[in-house]
Amino acid sequence: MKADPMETKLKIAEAAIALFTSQGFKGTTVRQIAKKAGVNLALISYHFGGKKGLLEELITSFFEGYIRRIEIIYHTSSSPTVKGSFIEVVEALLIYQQRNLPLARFVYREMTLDSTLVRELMSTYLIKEKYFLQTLFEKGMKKKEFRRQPVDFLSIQFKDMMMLPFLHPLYLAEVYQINAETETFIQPYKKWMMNWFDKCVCLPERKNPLLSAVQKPLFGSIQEKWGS
Amino acid sequence: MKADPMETKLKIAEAAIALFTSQGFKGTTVRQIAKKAGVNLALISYHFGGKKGLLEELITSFFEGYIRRIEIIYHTSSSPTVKGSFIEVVEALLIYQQRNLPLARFVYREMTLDSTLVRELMSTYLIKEKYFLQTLFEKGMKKKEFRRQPVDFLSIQFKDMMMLPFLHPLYLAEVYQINAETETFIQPYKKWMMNWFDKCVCLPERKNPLLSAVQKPLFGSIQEKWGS
DNA sequence: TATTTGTCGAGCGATTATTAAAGGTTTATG
DNA sequence: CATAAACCTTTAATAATCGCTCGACAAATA
Repeated sequence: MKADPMETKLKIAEAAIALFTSQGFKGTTVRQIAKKAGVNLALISYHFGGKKGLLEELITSFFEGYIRRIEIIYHTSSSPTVKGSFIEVVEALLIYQQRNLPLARFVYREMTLDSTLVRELMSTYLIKEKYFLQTLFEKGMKKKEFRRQPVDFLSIQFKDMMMLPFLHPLYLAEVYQINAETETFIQPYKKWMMNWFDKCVCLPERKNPLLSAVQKPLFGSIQEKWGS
Repeated sequence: MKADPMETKLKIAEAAIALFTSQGFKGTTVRQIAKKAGVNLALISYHFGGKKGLLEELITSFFEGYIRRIEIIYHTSSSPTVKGSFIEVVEALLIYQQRNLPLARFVYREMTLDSTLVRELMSTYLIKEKYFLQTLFEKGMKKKEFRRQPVDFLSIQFKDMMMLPFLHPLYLAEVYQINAETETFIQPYKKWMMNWFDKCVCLPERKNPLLSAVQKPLFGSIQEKWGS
């Protein structure tokens, strides 16, 4: 009897993700993967070129999808404001990570190790991510949408907040009874993130004429420049 | 020849921390530890009761020191404001984690796994940490020092920001050329954290009479209530 | 001297990832 | 429909490595 090859490969990948996530890569044996996937042991080496190849394929596919989602928004966002683009990024990445929660968790954990693989992944994907985020932040600052401030810590914290619930789901569950897997999680967390965004990234809004009056001298001098 | 037993134990611990940090617990062998420490293999079992015992002793000692530092400030802080207590906590924990950077890094990574040990550590130490943080936040809200808001995400984010540079030092170094080990790191990062604290935790200050005037109607109506 | 404590080398038993060889199944081609 | 090629699966075996323990020996302690 012969099963669908893609199905076999998928079953192996799914079993591996589940085991890597809870036990770590080194803490998982190919026998466990084969047993959980219900396939023969040797198929792992056959399909993925060994345990290491399986790991690399999983991580790479995760980052490919991750970066692509940022890239698409970066190039095709129709939002008039930079903040709007950020909202799109937050939404897309939260959904992507939640849909691949176990994968995300073990990828992020593996990225805290020292290895040539990790360094390669950083220079391939995370450098790109940094570029997209920082460029967006700088664009918002130039448009006077965001407060002027160094972008390093800003994008680091942004990325960290995006990563938090998916790297520490067990902590959230055990200590705070917050389940990052449920669909009801995304909305409040997104709200929380955008609250941070408004307060720490954006310039304070000046709806109230009294408030804007306070800062008017500054803008006045700039507008004079434009007028000349 | 017989060396000082404590020195041997320390050498093993130091070697283990370094190796666990870069390769992970499961990715490190007792032979590597013994070789790096320059001691015999059997001494690891002799002093720590095996590889697992070594792990548990390292993690426990880290959390003991971690919690103690919060606890001391919580019970003896002489600061008149709650924000002042938070500043003390931030300072103490940043220094503690930096001084034990490799240990912190591998402890935090290990805490993302599923194991009975991890669950025990969470219910022993992280529940306590949650209690201290949330109580402080609530105290600040009652004193009208902090803005009223749910404390869950607040303390989660606070803890996460405290943890960030020590869980991802390689990421900071490779992608941002930020070295979390240097002494010059703590100050700007602390500043960054307190900036977040002011904007997202504290109530907005009302030094400017024009600014406070804007919000007066709201407070006026409340004061009327009090007056009646 | 007798006992405890620290150190060491050797090696045990179990488990690891991987592969080679061979048989089975599907698919493409004539 | 037959045949060949490509693909999938299994069994069995391999070499390497794992954590750990044993007994001998040395040094400190009593």
